[in-house]
Amino acid sequence: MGEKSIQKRKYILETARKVFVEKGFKKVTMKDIVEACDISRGGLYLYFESTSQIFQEVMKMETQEADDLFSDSIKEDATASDILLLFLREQKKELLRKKDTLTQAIYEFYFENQLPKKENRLKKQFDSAVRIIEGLIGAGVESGEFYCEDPAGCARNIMFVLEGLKICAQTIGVTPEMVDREILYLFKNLCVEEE
Amino acid sequence: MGEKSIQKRKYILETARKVFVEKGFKKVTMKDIVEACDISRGGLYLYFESTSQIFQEVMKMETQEADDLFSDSIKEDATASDILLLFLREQKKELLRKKDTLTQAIYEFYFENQLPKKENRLKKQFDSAVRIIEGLIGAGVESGEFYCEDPAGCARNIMFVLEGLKICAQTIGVTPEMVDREILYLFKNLCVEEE
DNA sequence: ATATAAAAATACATATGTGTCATTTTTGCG
DNA sequence: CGCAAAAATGACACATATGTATTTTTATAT
Repeated sequence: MGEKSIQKRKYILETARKVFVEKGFKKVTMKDIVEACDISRGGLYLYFESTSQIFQEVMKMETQEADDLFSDSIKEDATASDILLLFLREQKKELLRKKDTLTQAIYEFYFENQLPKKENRLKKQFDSAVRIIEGLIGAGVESGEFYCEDPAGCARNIMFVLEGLKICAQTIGVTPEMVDREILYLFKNLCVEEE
Repeated sequence: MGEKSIQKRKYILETARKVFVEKGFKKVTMKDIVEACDISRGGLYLYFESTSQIFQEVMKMETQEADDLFSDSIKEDATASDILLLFLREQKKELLRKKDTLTQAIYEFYFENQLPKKENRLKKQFDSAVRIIEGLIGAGVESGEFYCEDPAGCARNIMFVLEGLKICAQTIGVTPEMVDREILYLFKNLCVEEE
């Protein structure tokens, strides 16, 4: 496959992403993608064989970009609470950006495909985030910024709250205020009480 | 519409429920329901006009049964922490009962239909649960069982965690141990510290 | 028993989707 | 330029879904 084909592949994936953002996963057909890309039926089948395959490649693309989630903030000599707050704020931004996310499509995809743990990208990301947050809380406790008896439990709790907010954002809707209060609540619970 | 028709209507809804449990929402067709009910195409259209309509009626049926969620436990003269624990245990049971729930279908339905607040059953249920939990926590604080400065925030937090667990159960999978720990964590945070 | 209306089944017209394949177009290179 | 390989096209055969119009069955009152 030549350089040009690689370009076209990428173009298709980027265009398909928009379609998935728009329509979720289950409703998207090869036809939809063909039309969005303005190519021919046969042309698409030359590159991909199903919406499922395309979606998985789109997710792969997406993940590669998102993998350095914390890396920027961790590099600097910021405090644990700085980093955690930054992370929570990032999550908030993501949460409120209802349009232009694959969230819905990703959920739908995983509803349909109960992948084994090893292939479950979502699970890997969740677990990795929990571990990072746990480390962060641990560091914060060390430095006296946080008080927490169970960093692992707390980290999981934070992630479940974020997941809860995410699904609520997609179904019942959440306001920026709701997200703010929730994030503040999470953070406040960690901080050493001033009283 | 005669008594017989009412019976048949009910039969269709109950059978359709099974189909939705099995396949979620988006994938279900009128044909699927026709076949599950072992009736004819035209026959089904005599009673319902779309899968969307059928699903909404199934949800209505479901909600009517679930509406007295707390009522049983509240009647008795149990303590706040008793009631809260009972509720959390109920939720746990529900969470682990992966098969035979409409959870997935409900999410899918709401992905597709961004209903206005007033018609959003899910939102109503969420808000109502938050209010009940808030009251419960308030009562627990009064009676000295709980310590909590922000019952409303805490109640919302509990609900977001439960939603997070629910979506995780459908996508990345949760073990009974995970749910247990999470529930314990929620509860422990509320209880007056013994130290 | 039979006429009648209600209920149910079937067949049909239409629409949309899939995957393939013979054909055409484009591209790169001697 | 000219031609072989690569890329792309669009029509085809097939499958599945929808909603309706017509026919058949069933139940009931006389």
